[in-house]
Amino acid sequence: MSEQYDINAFKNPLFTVDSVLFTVANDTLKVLLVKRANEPFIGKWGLPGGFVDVDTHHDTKQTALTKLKDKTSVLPPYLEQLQVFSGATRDPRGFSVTLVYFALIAEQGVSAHIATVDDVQWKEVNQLHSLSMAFDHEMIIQQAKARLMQKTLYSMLPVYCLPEHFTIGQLKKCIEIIIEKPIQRKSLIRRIESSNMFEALEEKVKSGGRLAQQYRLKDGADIINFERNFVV
Amino acid sequence: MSEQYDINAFKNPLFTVDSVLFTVANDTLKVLLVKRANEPFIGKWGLPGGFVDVDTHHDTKQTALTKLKDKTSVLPPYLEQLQVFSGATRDPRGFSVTLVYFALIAEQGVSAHIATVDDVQWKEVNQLHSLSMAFDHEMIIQQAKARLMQKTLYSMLPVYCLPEHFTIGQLKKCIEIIIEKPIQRKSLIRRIESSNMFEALEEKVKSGGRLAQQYRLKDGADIINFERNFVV
DNA sequence: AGAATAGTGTCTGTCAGACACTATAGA
DNA sequence: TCTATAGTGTCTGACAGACACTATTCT
Repeated sequence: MSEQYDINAFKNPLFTVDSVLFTVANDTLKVLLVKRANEPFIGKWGLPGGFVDVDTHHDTKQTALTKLKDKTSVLPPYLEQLQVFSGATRDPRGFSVTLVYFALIAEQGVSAHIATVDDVQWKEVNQLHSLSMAFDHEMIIQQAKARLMQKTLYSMLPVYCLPEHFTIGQLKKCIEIIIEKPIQRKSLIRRIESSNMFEALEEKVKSGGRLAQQYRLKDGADIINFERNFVV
Repeated sequence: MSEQYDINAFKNPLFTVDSVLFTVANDTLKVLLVKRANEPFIGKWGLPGGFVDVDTHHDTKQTALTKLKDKTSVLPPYLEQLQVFSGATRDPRGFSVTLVYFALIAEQGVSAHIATVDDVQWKEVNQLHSLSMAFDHEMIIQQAKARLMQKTLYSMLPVYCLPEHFTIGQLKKCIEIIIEKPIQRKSLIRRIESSNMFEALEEKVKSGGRLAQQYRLKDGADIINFERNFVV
């Protein structure tokens, strides 16, 4: 039986926690990248993350949030596990295991902060290939994007890429950027109403035409899953 | 920056790989458990798994499969990542990270093997509470069950709990045991036909009434996801 | 014949797509 | 008035649920 009490009986794999933080800005899907200050892949762009501090962190989620806060100065409103990526050859230092989280945030609060540093940037997800990224991080981001696209077909997840107050037009555009296809405004309205997740605000807002109704996620509202996908 | 080249600069968390292997037998959902031979929780039932062997394993999937093969003598036809469970207090030895896989198999081949040993058994998922299991493994199994139930609403995953050749009646029963609700036979037939994943076999088989058509997964067929859930 | 299971035909209900139509703000 | 965007009304289409009906096998 392989589970020994002696904690050092086995060579442990290298374990890290990384995050794929997405936002939607300038009509494109963007991901937060960090220029690596250490080997391996020093100077290349990679995902924000690092080692668990086993003395102060409660769990790996805290690790992910801590590393993201280091880079952005704020905590993302949505964070879930994506997947573990592992292998004997994906890190030159040896067998490595990376737990990847997948997070969403509105661009507004973050961009002010990262404008002050030069090792953290939003990069367009569809333009990563020209970057030659660290490790297998480009592949990881593509997997995260696929998950985001899929979830967007049956949930309102993209609201976390918008400011707290948003209009149907903004949400529609955000969804269309993520799934790379147009949806019917009417279908979105039906979902907003039937989900019961949102509340309409008093004030309406300018939009280039008729004033638009603003909405916000109700306090404590869960993201519900619809039983059908958008089928565009 | 926290990523140092020196592999020993940080205390690594304890990293293990465990699997939740489900099957459907005797009209209930069962999970494969192992009686622990070592501390901690020696003598308690827990999930099959253990440490990665970084010198011989290619990745963590191989770790999961190797440990399962040790216990069952066969490889499960379906295996996917469930989730990582981590924390400073879930293992008395210190901060631990467990990558949990979620697997399905037909009972037939496994039971012959595990009948010869007394530290591996199928246990009913709905009866685990009386066992007082190791670690947080009972909670992990409930999460895996929830994922299996959810996926069963929009995919044909439960075919992996059946032998290679199966009838619609068997699949229907298997699905109903997993989701704990009846479904319409007609709805299942529509899915079998529209998915194009299965082929009808020549020979029909006795079933207590009219002979039943047998099906099998086509070679290399992917499990497709339907765009609507069963809505029972 | 009767019970049991397999399989079909077909109507209803729900919700997404499509798209015309109305409403309202700014230039 | 013209354009742009917001929002409504309503028809169609896809597919799940419901359930009656037929088919086939065994006792």
